Amino acid sequence: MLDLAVLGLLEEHELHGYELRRRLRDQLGVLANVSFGSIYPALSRLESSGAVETVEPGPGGAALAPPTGSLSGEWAMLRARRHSGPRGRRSRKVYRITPAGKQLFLKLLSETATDDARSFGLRLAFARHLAPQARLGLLERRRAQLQARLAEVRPVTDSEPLDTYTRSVVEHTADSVEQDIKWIEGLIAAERAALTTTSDRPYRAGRRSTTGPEAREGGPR
Amino acid sequence: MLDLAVLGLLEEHELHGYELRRRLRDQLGVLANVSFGSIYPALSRLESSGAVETVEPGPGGAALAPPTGSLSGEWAMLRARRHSGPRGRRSRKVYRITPAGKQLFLKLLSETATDDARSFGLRLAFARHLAPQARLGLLERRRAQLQARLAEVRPVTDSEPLDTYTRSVVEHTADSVEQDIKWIEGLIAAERAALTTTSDRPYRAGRRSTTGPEAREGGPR
DNA sequence: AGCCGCTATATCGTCTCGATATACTGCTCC
DNA sequence: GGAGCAGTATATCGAGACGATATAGCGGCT
Repeated sequence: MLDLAVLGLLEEHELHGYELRRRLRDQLGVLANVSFGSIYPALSRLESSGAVETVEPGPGGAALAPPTGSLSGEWAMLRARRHSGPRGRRSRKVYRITPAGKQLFLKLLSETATDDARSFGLRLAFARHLAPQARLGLLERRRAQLQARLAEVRPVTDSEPLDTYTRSVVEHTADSVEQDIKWIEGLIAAERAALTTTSDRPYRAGRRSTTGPEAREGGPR
Repeated sequence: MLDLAVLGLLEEHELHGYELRRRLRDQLGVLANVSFGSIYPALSRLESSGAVETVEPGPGGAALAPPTGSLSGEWAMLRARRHSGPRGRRSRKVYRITPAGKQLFLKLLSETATDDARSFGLRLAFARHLAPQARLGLLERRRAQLQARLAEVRPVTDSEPLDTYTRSVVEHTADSVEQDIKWIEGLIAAERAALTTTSDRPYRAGRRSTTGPEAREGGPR
């Protein structure tokens, strides 16, 4: 699951582990709290499978993360000094996605089951890489899952005699699932609208957006 | 985390793995989806550490899960046949909590950090085993965590330019967190009310609720 | 007669997590 | 002015959770 997340972020910029984690935390609300104990192994894994490669900070200095250049000494190549942006740091390994990685990314994105909230949220966050009907499929599968979940929990809520606290937890869980369903339904509606009105537009959209299918109902945030 | 869940359920009834899983799924809305690949190892772990023991289906037949008795043959002792309730099944191992287990349960319940939604939900579901002020502490810690989380996510939401889908995910996550905070705050209010009005009553309380503040007072479980 | 589906337990490999160690830099505070 | 703390950065390890899979008995359906 982390593989997908890492590849998705690397799809846009080349990044190093620490920054990757930061973005995972606040750019992708779901799966905050990914630990370094997950990220670094994931990166090694992806590197040894050829989906990702480290960026050599050679002359010309790469775009985002690497140092501004002008290094000397035999191991200085691995050091980042006097960095333009943020403050002092240790040597970094900047990763870049490879063509094989891009392929793997698309495969992971479409293929795997839409299990839990985390992996669904992740997939949705990268949904712009999906064809419109695949996107719709993703949303509808998720809705079905949530409805099934609700059907499973609801009966319990108002039949079995539960302890107050337990009951409160179950009820709140059910409410959250209902919220989620409404959200998904809004997205589905927007998606369908976009599908019918502009049936031939290329789906990359790209660019920032605000675009979307008139961004799911109401105003900002 | 599963240890706590298992002990908590075993605190009420003796149960076997399969049933344990069922209850985990629909009695504790959070952490549905616990797999058998987690439960059985957890039970073995707990058994070998003496927190739990298997119930021998001796004469007199135990209460809930074990067979009704009348077995023969040398290994028939491990078989459940002609069970009164549900239909045919395979041999079961029914587990019971030990005094050491009860102690461990209380330790796990109060001690560990209130990290994620899962483990918080779990702790709250068993909150009746906690003293009122410990309960309040649990709720307040959780609230603080959620608020911190929100403060972390919110700024991102309305500053950085994100892709539509990504943005939607982040916003929905933030909304969910807000919901959660409201829920917790309701619980805190109710808890405080119970604490001030009936400062000496035993803290078992119980009773259904229709949730929310007020709620929680009335009669037996 | 064969097969499906449900109850039930068990194991295996892979992934994730949390704790911990290491390294370097810049800032604050005494 | 230098000691120590806080922040940036990578890495490893053990423990636990998950998903897939195997096994097994039983009942019912066709």
